[in-house]
Amino acid sequence: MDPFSGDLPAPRLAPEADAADMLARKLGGFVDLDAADRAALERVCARARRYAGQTDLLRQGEVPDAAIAVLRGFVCRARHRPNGSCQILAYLLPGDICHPDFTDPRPIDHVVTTLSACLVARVPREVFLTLTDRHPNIARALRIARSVDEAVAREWLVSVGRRSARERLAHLFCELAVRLGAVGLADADGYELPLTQVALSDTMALTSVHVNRTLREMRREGLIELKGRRLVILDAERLRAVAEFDAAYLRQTNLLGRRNEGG
Amino acid sequence: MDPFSGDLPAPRLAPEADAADMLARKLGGFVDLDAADRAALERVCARARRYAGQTDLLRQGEVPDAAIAVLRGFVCRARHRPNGSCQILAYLLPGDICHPDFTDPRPIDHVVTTLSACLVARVPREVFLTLTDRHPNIARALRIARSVDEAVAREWLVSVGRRSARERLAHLFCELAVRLGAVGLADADGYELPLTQVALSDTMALTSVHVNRTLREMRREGLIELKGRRLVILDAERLRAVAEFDAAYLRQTNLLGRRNEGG
DNA sequence: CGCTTACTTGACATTCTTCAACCGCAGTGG
DNA sequence: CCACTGCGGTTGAAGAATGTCAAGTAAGCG
Repeated sequence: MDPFSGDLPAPRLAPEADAADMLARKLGGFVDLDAADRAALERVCARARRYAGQTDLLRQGEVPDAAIAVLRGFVCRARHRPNGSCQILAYLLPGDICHPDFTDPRPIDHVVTTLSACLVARVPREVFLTLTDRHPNIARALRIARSVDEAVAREWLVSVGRRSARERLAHLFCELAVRLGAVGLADADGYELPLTQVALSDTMALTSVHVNRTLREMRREGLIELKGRRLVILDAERLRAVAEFDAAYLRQTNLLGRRNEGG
Repeated sequence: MDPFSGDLPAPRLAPEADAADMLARKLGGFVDLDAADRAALERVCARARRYAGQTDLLRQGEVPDAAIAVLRGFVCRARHRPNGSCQILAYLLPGDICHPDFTDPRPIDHVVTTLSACLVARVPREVFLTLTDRHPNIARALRIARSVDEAVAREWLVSVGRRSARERLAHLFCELAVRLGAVGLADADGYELPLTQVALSDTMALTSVHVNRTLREMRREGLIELKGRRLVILDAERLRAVAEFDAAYLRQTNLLGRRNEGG
């Protein structure tokens, strides 16, 4: 039994499952969506396009004129420093929507980049505003999602600031287990993690060399295994203990809604 | 000329100035506020209460039922780890308002604590919702303020993750110069900084010993001086260069509104 | 099959932490 | 008035975690 999913079994879905309902899966974890909400979200997904890894979706200094909905693959917000070092600021996973406050005219201070091959829907400002205007459930879910994103960012700051390399990676792997599990992209064993060690190091503020050594150590301890592009969690309980991980900050509040999704 | 204030001279106001218009000063930097907006904000301030340093305003696990407006002193969001270490997640400065999304029922994952003696107004949920409902300018300003808070958090993640101790402190001092300047609490020389070295270390993820040594070094270089509870910026240009500081992410977009405030 | 990218490992360097001691000052109570 | 106490700051010596540099291996891909 996957110890990250709380009381409910995660819906077992192949990663290749149709990406069109990713948004509904994610937002449905926060609020009850009706048929019209779901249909509207699927219409948004019809705009989806494929992008290769390492593709900029938003560049620094741009004033964004569209929301970005991720349907497949890993996207990130990142900051590049003049000296070449890079800090990843957030992951946008399938189901996540990057929606700037369109009333704020300031250009963004970071880039939004694909970390792997992705399926992404750009939702023009007007379409997005219409969507949230006509679908208060969706608007409310997006507000909650934003709070969760902020909580994740706080957790990353704690990790980068105060946790050891081992703890950081363990915490990140726990976080991803829950977030991916919430949209059906994780199973009891682990999940697809299409990230290079360099990306992991830019995320948790380490060097790729040190990430490599730390992963080796964690593998040796029987905590995890990361090969190919799949993370296998060998001892979830211990991993969670190492990370001091408490999923409360990520918890889907609308468990009922998720249960109904299967039927 | 204070190089942090951009084109406009910062309003020179004594720190003892009446705290009642702090909210208007801060929010007026984002949008134009009319007389009714300002009056409503001052009414909120009438609730203000004094708190000693190291006082918890919100405890971890609570579901907040009030917004928190800071009128004087430094407040922070912080996370305490089981092992005793602590990471400060954000500063709430005079004019800042901590307003949870009241539709989100999850308990908060961190504490909100005063770092110094403070003047703080708690604004009950209903009062707050009425305020934003009746004053769309204020609601819009709060949305922008939240985006700025997120940008600050991103910047802290970059600092903690990728900048050296010197760079971190330099960047923090630059950030505070701009944020405090925006509400009239900084002058060309520097500003009141009522923080211990321990608080600085918990902010920038260092030890207080290392903060001490780094400050000594920065003093020796003629960058800054921190004594009593006042930070003196000796060489703003160089400080900014050390920090790679670009104030764009903090910029008050409503410069016109700020200029009018003086008259 | 050769190229490129990611991963792996070793030796060494550096930044920052830990531990411990001491100073100075402000408040406090006898 | 003065000893006592506690907190914040300061400094030194030693150590641990992580970074840097460099080289080599494995694996995917045209």
